[in-house]
Amino acid sequence: MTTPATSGAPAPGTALARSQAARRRRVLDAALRLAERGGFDAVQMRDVATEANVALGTVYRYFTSKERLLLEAMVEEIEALASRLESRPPLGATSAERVVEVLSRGTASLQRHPEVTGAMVRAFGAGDEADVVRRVGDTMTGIITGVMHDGPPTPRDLAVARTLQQVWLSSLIGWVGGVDDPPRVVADLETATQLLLGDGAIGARAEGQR
Amino acid sequence: MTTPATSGAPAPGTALARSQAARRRRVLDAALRLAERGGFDAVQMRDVATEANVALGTVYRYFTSKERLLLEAMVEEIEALASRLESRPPLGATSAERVVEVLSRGTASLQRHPEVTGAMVRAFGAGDEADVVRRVGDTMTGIITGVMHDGPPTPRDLAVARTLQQVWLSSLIGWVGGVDDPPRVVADLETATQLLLGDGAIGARAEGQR
DNA sequence: TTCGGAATCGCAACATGTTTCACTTTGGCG
DNA sequence: CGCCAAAGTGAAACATGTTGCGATTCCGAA
Repeated sequence: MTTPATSGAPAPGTALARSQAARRRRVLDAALRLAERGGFDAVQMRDVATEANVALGTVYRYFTSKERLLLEAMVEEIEALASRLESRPPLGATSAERVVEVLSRGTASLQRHPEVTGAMVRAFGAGDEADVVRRVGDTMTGIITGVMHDGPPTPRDLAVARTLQQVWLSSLIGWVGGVDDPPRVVADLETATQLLLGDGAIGARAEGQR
Repeated sequence: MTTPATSGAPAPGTALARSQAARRRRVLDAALRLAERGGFDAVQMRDVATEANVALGTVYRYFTSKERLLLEAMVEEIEALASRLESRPPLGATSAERVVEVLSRGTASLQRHPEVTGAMVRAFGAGDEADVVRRVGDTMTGIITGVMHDGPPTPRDLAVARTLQQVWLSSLIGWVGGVDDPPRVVADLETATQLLLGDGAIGARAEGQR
């Protein structure tokens, strides 16, 4: 057994480790390349293996399922986004503006490769893989709290961020499912942000009392 | 072709129509029965066909894919919930209380058959089927606005309801994906509701995150 | 350099969603 | 009543994710 990609790391500097890392990368890249044109269905495990110059069994040694493979790719994508945001932070004046900018940039970045994103989001549906899914959510939540204001986030910040992250996920799903178009996604994100930490703006304070 | 379940309805009172409706129902019931114990994977199209006393091809005549079959079942579920809510409306004093009650009741009702819900939510991931997915979302949004207050919903109400519906969907996905447990789902829904139409008292909802 | 075990490889076999096709039944209609 | 197109049937064929396994290669320790 010994899932090489996760647990039994064989000494971090050895040739083995390096060759394994390279293999893993090749597989991931192959999957991305295939997803890029053709989406979920085009990512066929046999093709991934071939394209990565690896045996089918090896693909499954690194990624226990097709869904997992795509989800791990998505994690990379999101983490790349996170680091990009770190080096070039949003400059909105208000908390709401910055959050919207972050969400938009993230969404736009994903929308640039619709098929890839579609494939990944589709993988969300499958049960299992809880840990990877959690990582995506947590990373996104972290990104959001990170731009709300400086200093550590308050409990309320966390709650807001989590809610926004949930809206974000739903929007993404709606988008790749063909239910909503990109403008709608952005609009939804703006609306939710306004509602949740609206610095004024948004319509009347019409509390639906009664 | 002529998808019998959708378009070419053959005169609404005829024997044909009745026999078709019955067949469709048998298939739907079979799917539910199988999902009930075993979830998504247990709903195997061959078994559905057998269990419904119908040929495999016939199943596909009524439902173009496994996902669609499950999604249509989910629509029924949600609509049943809607009508139940109509006959026995929530009695919370504030808008927020009523919304939380509705969301909780809905979630609880779905959680009573985890495998079924899991199967359905899993079907969400698949692209296509946009129309069915939309119907689920719209119905849920309608349910929410319905209990906010009397009179027609304001634009703001609609925005809030839509956002809540998105949070609800994300929560459901998190739940069936094993990322969040039921209490967490309820907590998230309460938090979001409070944040969105909090009748004050948002206070330190110190959610134990991570 | 040599050796043992882990990692890969190739490839066949499975499982299950989906499609196809020739044949039979059925219900509405002239 | 008798005909016909549509609906349904049964069974086989495909497509693709996943698994199993013997043969081979590679790495690192002795």
